[in-house]
Amino acid sequence: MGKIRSTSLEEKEIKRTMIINAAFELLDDQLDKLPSISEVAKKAGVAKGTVYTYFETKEELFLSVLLSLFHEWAKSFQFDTKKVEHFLEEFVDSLLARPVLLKLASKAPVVLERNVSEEVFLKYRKGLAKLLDGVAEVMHPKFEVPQENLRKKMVLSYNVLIGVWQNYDISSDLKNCLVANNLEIVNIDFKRDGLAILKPLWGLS
Amino acid sequence: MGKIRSTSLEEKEIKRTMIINAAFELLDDQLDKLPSISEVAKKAGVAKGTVYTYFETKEELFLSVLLSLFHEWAKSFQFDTKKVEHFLEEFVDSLLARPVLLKLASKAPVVLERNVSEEVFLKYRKGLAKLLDGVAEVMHPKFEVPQENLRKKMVLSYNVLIGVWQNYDISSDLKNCLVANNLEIVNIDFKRDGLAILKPLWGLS
Amino acid sequence: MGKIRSTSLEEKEIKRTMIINAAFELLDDQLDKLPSISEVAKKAGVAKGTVYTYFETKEELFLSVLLSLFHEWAKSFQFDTKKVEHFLEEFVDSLLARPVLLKLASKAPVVLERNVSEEVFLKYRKGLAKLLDGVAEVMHPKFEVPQENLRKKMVLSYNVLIGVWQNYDISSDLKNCLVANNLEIVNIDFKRDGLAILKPLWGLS
Amino acid sequence: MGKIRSTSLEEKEIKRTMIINAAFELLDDQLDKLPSISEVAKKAGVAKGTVYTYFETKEELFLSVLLSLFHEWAKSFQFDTKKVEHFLEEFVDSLLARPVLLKLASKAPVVLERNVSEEVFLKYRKGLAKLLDGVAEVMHPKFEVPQENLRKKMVLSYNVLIGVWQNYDISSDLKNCLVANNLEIVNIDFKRDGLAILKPLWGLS
DNA sequence: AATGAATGAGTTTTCATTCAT
DNA sequence: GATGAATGAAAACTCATTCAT
Repeated sequence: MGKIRSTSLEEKEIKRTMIINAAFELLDDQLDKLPSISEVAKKAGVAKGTVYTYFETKEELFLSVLLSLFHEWAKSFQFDTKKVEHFLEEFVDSLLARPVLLKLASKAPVVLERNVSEEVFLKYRKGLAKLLDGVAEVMHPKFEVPQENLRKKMVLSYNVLIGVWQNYDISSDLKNCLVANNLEIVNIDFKRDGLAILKPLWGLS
Repeated sequence: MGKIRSTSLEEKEIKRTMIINAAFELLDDQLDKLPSISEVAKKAGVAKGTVYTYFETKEELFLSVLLSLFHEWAKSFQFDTKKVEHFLEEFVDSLLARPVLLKLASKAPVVLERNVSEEVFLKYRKGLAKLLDGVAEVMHPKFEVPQENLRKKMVLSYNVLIGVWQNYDISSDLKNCLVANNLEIVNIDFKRDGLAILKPLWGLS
Repeated sequence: MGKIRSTSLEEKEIKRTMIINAAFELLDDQLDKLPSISEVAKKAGVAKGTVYTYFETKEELFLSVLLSLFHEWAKSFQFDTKKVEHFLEEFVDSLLARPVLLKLASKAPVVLERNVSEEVFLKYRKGLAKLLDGVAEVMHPKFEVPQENLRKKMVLSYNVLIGVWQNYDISSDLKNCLVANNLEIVNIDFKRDGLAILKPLWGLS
Repeated sequence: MGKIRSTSLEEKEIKRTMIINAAFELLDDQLDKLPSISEVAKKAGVAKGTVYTYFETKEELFLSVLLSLFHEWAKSFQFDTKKVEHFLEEFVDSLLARPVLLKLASKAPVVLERNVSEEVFLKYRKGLAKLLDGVAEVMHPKFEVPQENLRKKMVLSYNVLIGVWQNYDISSDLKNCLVANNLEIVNIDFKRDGLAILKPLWGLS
């Protein structure tokens, strides 16, 4: 119960990160529902009110979690291929490995961006744009494609994968149920179907 | 106050439809939130409990609304073109004209399919599959493409548009905010960007 | 935990009254703070949600308590004097004997009437008006004063006593403190000071 | 960021006044709710903790605001009439022109005096007594009335006006609602009704 | 003296669902 | 079949106050 005060900017940043991490872990445990602020505070070892000194609203907290996942994702990117095909695979795989990111990202426009100041909204969207731009910047010389072109494709691809994820992310019970009932056609596979859409978009057969 | 009993199957079907219509109208009025069962019952002129004799859960009700919208959508389709391009435009336009459908459809896997029996889940997915299949069946001779091929493309296209919709459906205030901040790149336009993805998928340049 | 359903209008009225009584008792125990809905529900032996099927908001509940106190007050009135002086004494004494009424009445315009529908607001004010009017109607022949005149005096007198109560209703510790510090002048006595204002208003020396 | 220490007594008094003024302005903007200490601190340009070095509790702060309003009110008084009637009008008008004073004064016994030390309570009541006494002292030779008599009348009049204010201070919407529903009788007018009570109290017809 | 991070109790209201009538 | 009274979990957010720095 001892209060630890974060006086310096640095310390505050650390505590902020602690809260974000706590939220992430909770999300990772139970993907289908945003944890309550109470749970997050408990996990982070702070009082409920403290969460609100670092984040305006619940939504801002989770948008911040998402932003931090975006940063981590960006850093993880390998930029060592000249083949678009490999690049797309990495794109898909790296997202598939980050279900929390996909989950939050698909909630972002519908849920998270609602109860948030314009400032926070912009911060998030700028982060997203910068991330996609960053990739475009590195890859365009390799692919010998105009950068602007690539930026747009990055954005579209991102949107595609969010959409595909929606329908992919159902319980394995329900997946089996689809197969058992001859409904393979509406049983989405994230990688297979994601690539099936992205490849033609990127000019691959 | 007066209780009207629906004894015949026909009468029951009518009452069921009344409830679905009431739910649709409420949704149309206020897109950003599922109406409560209370509101639906009131609008339909029945008691809350009655809704539960026709629908297992709230989720089943809205999945049924969605299914009914799918049926209406399917019927509205004009199948009088041989050009894929026209077809895709119709696809996109017809969805854009049905925001309630898009809204519910994007909620379906994440929210609606959760609290529902396997039976209801299957009924919904079968309806969706049948609808997409139906289109595929009519179009494949016109496009001179194997039907199986077309079915798959329909499913993928549907997923794409759901994804694009997610990011398109934000308040006009926020859209303006994006433009004002030079973030046009992450400002999605449903038709433009939807077609930009669908066209290559369907083999158009 | 057993649920008892109040189906008939009569039964509902009884349950409504039970909740009002529970709220009154809580108020009587602790005058300085409105009890929470949780407490009221517990005391009344119903679930929290049940309170909200009988009252729109917390404010409506307490306005209803007040209205019920007004009714009881009105009924308690003895109208057997022809002397204004006696009448005023009864007026003052009967209020002094009803601290919960005074407390709620002084909260009414400032707190209770805020979060309430116009309908509920009117119901309360009509009840108050009717009560004061009722007294005026009975007394005007006795006092040989025009009724309209009397009605107005009733309203003014009521306002006076609410004001006097405000300053009278402090803890006895604080009262002693005033006396000990030679501040008798701002130490209000409800009956003495109330009558000192009312008497001239009603034409007594 | 920069901390400015108020070492001398004078400097402290200035800072204290700054906080009181900030609280007043906030109150003037939004009469229906006491501003939070956070808001006051922000407006005064000091830290939250600083407010607590000048005032024991929130209640003391607002009691101090009230006291300062009383002082200003007393100073504003014109003592240039020998007619009680004029004096009463000035009394009523000067209060009507000070809604923040009336608001706080009516909150004083019920809310503000609660969470406050005896010392602060006394300071406030003494201030109030002195103010009313001051007026009595100046006026009694003019009115040719014993001073003690006048003091008492001042106190009673003050209480009356606080009571009248309670019921007068409702939104104009609700006022209109009363008129529209033939409830003019319970629609209080501060000046008219205040004077109707004060005049007989002061021996005017 | 001044700061502002941390606390955590406290409360209204909503609403899906049940089930006695 | 229809009703609607009853349930009670659930949760975000506020804010006066403290106290380490």
